[in-house]
Order: sequence, then structure tokens, then C-alpha cells
Amino acid sequence: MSPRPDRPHIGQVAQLAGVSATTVSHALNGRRPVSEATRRRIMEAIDQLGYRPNVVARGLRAGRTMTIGLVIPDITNPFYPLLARGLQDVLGPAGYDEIITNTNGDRELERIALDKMISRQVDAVAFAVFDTHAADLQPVIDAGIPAVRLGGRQAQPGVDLLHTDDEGAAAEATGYLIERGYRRIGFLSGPAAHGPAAERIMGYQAALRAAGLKADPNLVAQTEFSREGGAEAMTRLLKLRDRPQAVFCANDMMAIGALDVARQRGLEVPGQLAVMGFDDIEAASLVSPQLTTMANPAREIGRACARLLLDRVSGAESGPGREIVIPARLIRRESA
Amino acid sequence: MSPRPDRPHIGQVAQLAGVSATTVSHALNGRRPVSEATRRRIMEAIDQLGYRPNVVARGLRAGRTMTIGLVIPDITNPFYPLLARGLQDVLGPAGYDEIITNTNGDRELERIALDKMISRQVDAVAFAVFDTHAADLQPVIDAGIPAVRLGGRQAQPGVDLLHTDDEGAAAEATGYLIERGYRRIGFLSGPAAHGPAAERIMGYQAALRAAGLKADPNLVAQTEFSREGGAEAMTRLLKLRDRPQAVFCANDMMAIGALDVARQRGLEVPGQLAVMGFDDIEAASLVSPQLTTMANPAREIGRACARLLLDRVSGAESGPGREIVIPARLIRRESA
DNA sequence: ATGAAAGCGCTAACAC
DNA sequence: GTGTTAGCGCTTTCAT
Repeated sequence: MSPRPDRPHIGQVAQLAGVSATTVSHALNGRRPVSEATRRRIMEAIDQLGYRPNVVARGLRAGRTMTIGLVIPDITNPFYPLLARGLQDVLGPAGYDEIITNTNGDRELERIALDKMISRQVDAVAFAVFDTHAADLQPVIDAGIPAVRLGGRQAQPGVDLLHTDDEGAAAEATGYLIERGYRRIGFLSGPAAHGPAAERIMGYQAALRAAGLKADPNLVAQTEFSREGGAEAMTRLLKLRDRPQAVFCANDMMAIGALDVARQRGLEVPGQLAVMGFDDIEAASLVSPQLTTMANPAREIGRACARLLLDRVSGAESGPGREIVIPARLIRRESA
Repeated sequence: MSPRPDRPHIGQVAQLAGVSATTVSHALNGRRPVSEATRRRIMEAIDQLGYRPNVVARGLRAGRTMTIGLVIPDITNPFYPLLARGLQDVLGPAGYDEIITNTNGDRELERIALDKMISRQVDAVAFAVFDTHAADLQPVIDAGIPAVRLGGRQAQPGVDLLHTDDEGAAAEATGYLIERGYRRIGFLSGPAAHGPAAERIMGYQAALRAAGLKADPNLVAQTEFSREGGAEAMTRLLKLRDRPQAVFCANDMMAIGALDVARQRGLEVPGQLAVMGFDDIEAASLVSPQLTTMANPAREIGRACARLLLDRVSGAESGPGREIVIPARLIRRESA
């Protein structure tokens, strides 16, 4: 029934080499000694036939597929390619491949994607979804699949958590602005319900307090995570009688929107208005003035995630759900 | 030996529903009729046990894994996430998942990646690698796996080819500049040996000829595919006694480099120097002035690729290796 | 150092 | 409409 031109299988190799399939298997996997002569004959047979072990059969038999699943909202969002690459940096050399699924942040699609990962018998799952309800993950946990959540908040028993140090990063950015002499510092936040908004506000306020500055609530503007959102919020803040000398933005696109407004009003950056972003997307160094920002270490997160996964896959089964926090890095450029 | 907390399998569902595994299988796959009552009992059993079919076992048995492999240089290069997403747009609804491997353009890694795709029994492969030697693909073809090559040049028997219409796009861009009144039009090309350089030069020259303009070879500058490369080449062209009024660049990063030089020399864009790019990366609309460019339809290519793959997977086995060309789209913005 | 045989979970003949 | 049986390609006892 197999509709493919029958590829050589282990039995053919065995036959050609004059040994049993068992011995071929062991020659390949090194789980028990095989005489040098036999091994050589086997290798020759493999070359001659162009044999490649069937990973699917191996996966069925062994109960591990050497595959890990990555569930993300959208690979097109520049954060995720870096994340995926970081994972592969570590997973690839360890012999694992990744299956990537995009969910658009849609809960039903997330549920389906996670289900599919179970069906596919992946050895571990990493998923990056802000709003995932814990219940949606339960099947994965029940299936005994190690899971790492990227960037959410509440940890869940059996699920490791990995995220950027949003609070610390916001504090560092704000501190940097203070250090440069700015006193009235605004914050362009994303929608409160989404992502790491709360942590960043906390960091921002903490830095202000630490410097003996008061945190004026009027200086915090909530808006969308987009260029237009940033422009809109910046416009609002500039209308204040006591307007900010500097703004820290929850992401680079918003910061670019703020820059748009500054240019349009003829405000000199950073002279009359300093702007900081968050993420360090490629565009940050492309705009003029180049954006001072906090680098969201996506690739590093991917690597750390892979290490965690590898750890869980090989032994560290239980454990109470670790939480790992990756620091962001200040990138000094021109806008602040 | 299976180290996972044994997940329910089809036999357990069958037992709980009081039928045979066969019937459960058919209830799930609809390949033969199952009575309504039986089906209901089966579905209840499935729910109760939290059963999910084991795709690995299914793959082994059926000879198809519902997986396709994507081999690319680097998911971090903004072209490829779009490509991957385009593939998933079409493949996802058809029930396929993607395994993505990055090769950094390294030939040995490419060979290994392709090998692994065979081992994993993927149902089809898409690979985007300029320099792949045909021999490296032969094993894939021999294994009977449909393959699509993205963006290379010479077609190969058994391998479909899919790429942007580089020549047409270059002609359209050049034509657009001519139409806007520019007469001395330069071309910032990538390294001759790499990628679609030749095609683009041909399109550029063809458009010039079609307008009765002569193609001055001094106006073609070869350089790297980077911002710095673009700046360097632009600088060279501006040193000409008879310098160009407009330049078409082989990619957006180069065009941004050209823009840098223009700003630095105080040249008004597009008044004193018009600039066009290629690709329409996100940054193109972020720089100032916004870049007029040709949109390289990565996502559309991904979708077309998926359709081709699906076609090959289900029947259209042989065929002499098709070639599909996707047009680029002119994006009018401010720089030309 | 090597083999024989069982079985991972599923689907597809071939019954009835 | 449903069940029995064999087998996909591999690894792993259990033998020798």
C-alpha cells in the first residue's frame, strides 16, 4: 500500500551485509558492540543501497520522535524567527527538529495546534501565547510532554516559564533616561490586558521612585502596539501643559511612531524630546535618528528554552515548574 | 520501554466502546460507513479517554506523514518567515505541518538537512538555496519525494522551480523611473555570482532599450547586498562626471544605504536623486523618505509553492519539472 | 559478538 | 456494518 518507491530498509541492508537486522541496528546506534569487520560490511551495504533509517518507524518503536513543537502567534512577527533560530541553535546539534505552527493568537487554533503536537508525539513543546488559558495546556501535560511557556505570566504546575525581564528592563531604560538628565519621563504602554504591560509599568515606576522622582500618572499613555498607536499616544502627551522631556515606549514600533510625531512638530530628538524603544527590531537602527532601545534577546530566549527542554526530555521529569528570566540589554544609539 | 505515561491508544477506545479497532479507525477516517449509534459510542469513549490518534504510527503504516520539509538558509532573514507563513497558509488547512531547517547556506548542512527530510519521511520538500548542487538533491528525488526549488536557476528533472520574476520586476522598476522622467538611471547590483543578479540586470537593460535609452555600463555598480554596500556603490556612482538622476537597487537594504548617502550629501530625494529598492521589507516604509520599491511576494511564493507541493503529493507524480514565476508588485511611495 | 521474535499504534485487505 | 489478521520499519528483550 505504501505509495512511495520503496526505499531501502534495514532488512535489505542486513541481507546485503550478511547479518541480521538487529546487528545493523546496533552498528548504527552503538548500543552494543559490533565487530569491526561486520561494521565495515554494514557501512558498505548502507552506502551501496543509499539506506537512511526510517525515523518514523524508529519514533514509533522508541516512543521518542526527536521532534519538538513550537507554537507561536505568527512567524511573520520579527520576534519569532529569532526565537525559532535560537531554539534550533541548540536543538539542531542535539539531533532534534522543530515543527512550527502559527496560531494568529486565536485560542481555537492554539488548542488545535497543541492537540496536533500531542498527536505527533513531539518530545517537548514550547509555546508563546499571552492569553493561553491553563486548561488548554492540560492535555499536553497529561500526555507527559515537557512544556515551556514563553512570555506568559502565571506559572502552572508542570510548565516551565521563560521570559524577558520586563520589569528590570523598563527600570533600566527609565534609569538611563534619568541618568541623561531627563526628569519628566513619560511611558507609552501597550494595552493593559496584553502581554507584559504591567511589569513594564512597575519597572518604570520603580526607577522613578529610586531616583526620588514622582510618578505622574498623566505621563503614562496606553495605546496599541503599533506605529500609529505610538504616534497617537505621543500626541496626547505633548498636549499636556507640563509635557514630558523623554518617553520610554513599550516597543520599537511605538517609538518610531513617537519619532514621527517629533519630526512632524519640528522637535529635535533627543534635544527637545528623547525617545527610547523596546525590542531592538531591525528597523530601530534604520530610522533617523537611530533608536536607543532595550534589546529583547529573542534568540537568547530560544536558546535557553531549548536547554530547558533538553533538560526535561532527558530525565529532569518532574520538578515544580521552573521560571527563568532573561535580561534585556541597553542599546545606546541616537534618540536618547 | 516507552518512557512516556502511556497515552490511550485505539485499542482502548475500541474496548471502551465495545467495538474493534478497525471500526474506531473508520469512524475517525470515514473510509467506510459506521452506524450512527456506534459512532456516537466511539466518540464518547474518545472524549472520556482523551484519545488522540498517534500520527507517527499512522505515518508508518500509511507511508505518508502529513509533514513537509522546508530547507532555508536562515529564518532570521525576513524573506523566509513570509515564505514559511505562505506555505502554512495553504498546507495547514490541508492537514500538513512543516519542519523547518536552517542551513546558513552551508553546503554540508544543506546535504544533512535534506538527508534528514528523507529519514523523516516527509511527503514533500521545499528548499531555498541558491547554490545547491543538483547532486545534493538527487537522494530526495530518488526517494520519490516531490521537491520544489525556490529561487534557483537551472531546473532539474524531477524538481519544480518557483521564483520571483526578477527580470520582469527589474524592467518594471526601470520603466517606472523612465516614466517619471528620469533619463540617466543607475543600477546597484548585488555580487554577480549570487542570486538573481543576472536576471535583474537583463530586465534593467531591456527597459532602457525599450525606451530608446542607451545602457551605460558605468551606471551599473556591483556591491554587497547590504546597507553599507549600497552606500558604497552609491558613492561611486555620484563621483561620475555624468551622474545618474535615479538608481534602482537590487534590494531595499542597499537602497537604504543609497538614501543615507543622499541625505549626507544634502541631495533631495526624489528631486535630485530618485531611489528604488527591491523586496519591500518592513523597513522600506519606515525610512524617510519612504522607499518606492518592488514587493517581492514572499508569502505569495509560499502559497504557490504549497499548491504545487500538494499537487505533486496527490497524484501529479511525474511531469517534467514545472517552472512557475511569480510577478513582483510596484509599491509607489516617496523616494521615486 | 550475533540472531530470532515480539511489538510500538495504526490501517487495509479480506472476510462475513 | 463490523471483525480478524497482517504488516509498515524499527529496537529490544531473550537467547545462544
